[in-house]
Amino acid sequence: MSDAATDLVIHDSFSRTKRPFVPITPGHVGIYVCGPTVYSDTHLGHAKSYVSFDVVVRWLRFTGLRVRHVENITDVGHLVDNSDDGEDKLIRTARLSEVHPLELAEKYARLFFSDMDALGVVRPDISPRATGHILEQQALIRELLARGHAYEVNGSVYYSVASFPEYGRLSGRDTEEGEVGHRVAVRGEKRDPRDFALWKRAEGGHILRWESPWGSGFPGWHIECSAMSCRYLGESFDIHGGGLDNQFPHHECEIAQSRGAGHGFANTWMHNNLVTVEGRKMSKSLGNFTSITQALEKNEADLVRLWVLSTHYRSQVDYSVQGLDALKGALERLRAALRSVSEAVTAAATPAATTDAAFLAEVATAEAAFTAAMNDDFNTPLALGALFDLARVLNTGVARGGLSRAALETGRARFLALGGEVLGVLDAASAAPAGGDAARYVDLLIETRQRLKAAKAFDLADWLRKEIAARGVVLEDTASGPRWRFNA
RNA sequence: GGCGCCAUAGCCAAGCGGUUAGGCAGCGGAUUGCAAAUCCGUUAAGCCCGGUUCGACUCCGGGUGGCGCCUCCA
Repeated sequence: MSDAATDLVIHDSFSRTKRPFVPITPGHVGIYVCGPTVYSDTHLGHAKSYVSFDVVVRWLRFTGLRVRHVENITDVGHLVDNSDDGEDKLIRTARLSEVHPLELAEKYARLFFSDMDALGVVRPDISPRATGHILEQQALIRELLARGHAYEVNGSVYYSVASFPEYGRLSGRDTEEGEVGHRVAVRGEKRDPRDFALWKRAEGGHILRWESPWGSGFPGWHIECSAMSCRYLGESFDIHGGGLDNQFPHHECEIAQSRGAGHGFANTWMHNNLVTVEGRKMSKSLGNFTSITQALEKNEADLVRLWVLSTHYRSQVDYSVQGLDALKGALERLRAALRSVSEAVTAAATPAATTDAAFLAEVATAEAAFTAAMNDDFNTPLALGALFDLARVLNTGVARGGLSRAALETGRARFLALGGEVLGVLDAASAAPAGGDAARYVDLLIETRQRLKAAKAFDLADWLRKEIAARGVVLEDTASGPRWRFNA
């Protein structure tokens, strides 16, 4: 093992095995994640994919690696269907609403970023747009023509799949003897039905078009990712990620293009599984399509993240009311522990205590379990188990008392590092006391109840607690006095 | 039709050839004026049929069931 070796093991979709992760350049990671085609609302599938890869990137950075995360914005639409009639999704949608295709792309790109921000997804370092990289795409196409992997017909350029024997290996399919013309309409221009477009001739009304050596046209579905990953990460880079639904044909074509051009391309392929809603595939036709905006109206962002991370990224995750409800309790448990330890830090005695060592050892054990889980192909469900173990360690330590401020602060910091910095489901603000205009009135009600208790007027005190609870205020009496918060 | 994934307790979800996953829910106890939160204990599992093994939830084979991809989709 070279000195570039890490403790991390990643499941590589291409070899279908878990392999030790060894960065090409020690200490650095280049990762390319397939971004969205910006032509409609962001949905739960995006949430699953981009929260998953967000945690991948966060973990890589947490372990000390320097990461460059590139994620494209596809603003040249993919073809609407396989009949190659040349109309792409962006143009079709734009024509229907009578706006320029790039107006539409801009609108949905902004929505994508705002939704991802709301989910706490750290923005990619570079978000290259397909329309901004036409020259790079043309250059790659020229290279493929020169190497005999592509051919031009009537102003369009197609990739010759027969020239690349590895085609189909990523997705595990044998394309040698596909049923010609059954599911895939054969267009006269293609020499082989498996061939796919690198460059398309623009027909009369096509708005998005660029001049090229082959005439006026626009790039094919897949070439942008090959061109842009190369530009920003180099001919060979560490990780390529994306949704399982992109494995074929998109990623298969990317491999054919990049390797056909002589590039090493991605060392490791990661594919996240898909989202179901109430047990069924999420799709517009089934009517269970859920946008991120809709999901965030009903659930806090932390809860949506927890939902994604409670299942392994390579497993399907089901979005259901029942499932989300169960996670609310789990999230509250984590927050309660954070609040509890945060208050204890403030109240704790400063000098080192004899019980510190045992406490810190338990903290370290939980963190080690967390680390082992994440290093095993980003096993977030298992890591969450360790995080809950850590919550228990903190709760127990606080309840027993006698710990030094430094020890408690360490426990709190490790908890926030794992649950916050790495998983993004916890933050210091969620442990902060409730504020806002209503807070001082609530404080008054709490103080009133304290006085009723002091006067042994327990029936009135209980009544008051019930009343404010009905108005969304959760009240807890602790050893150090009452604590309250608004119920989310 | 081709390819792939999964079947774990009431629900969600991991690891592991023999040793407590974890969360939600339930039950008992501690604590509390009563609660809440917390802690301790506890209930509860491995779709079916074979095989390998001293021993299988964990490996192999065969069933059955569910899901997904194969068409734009994360």
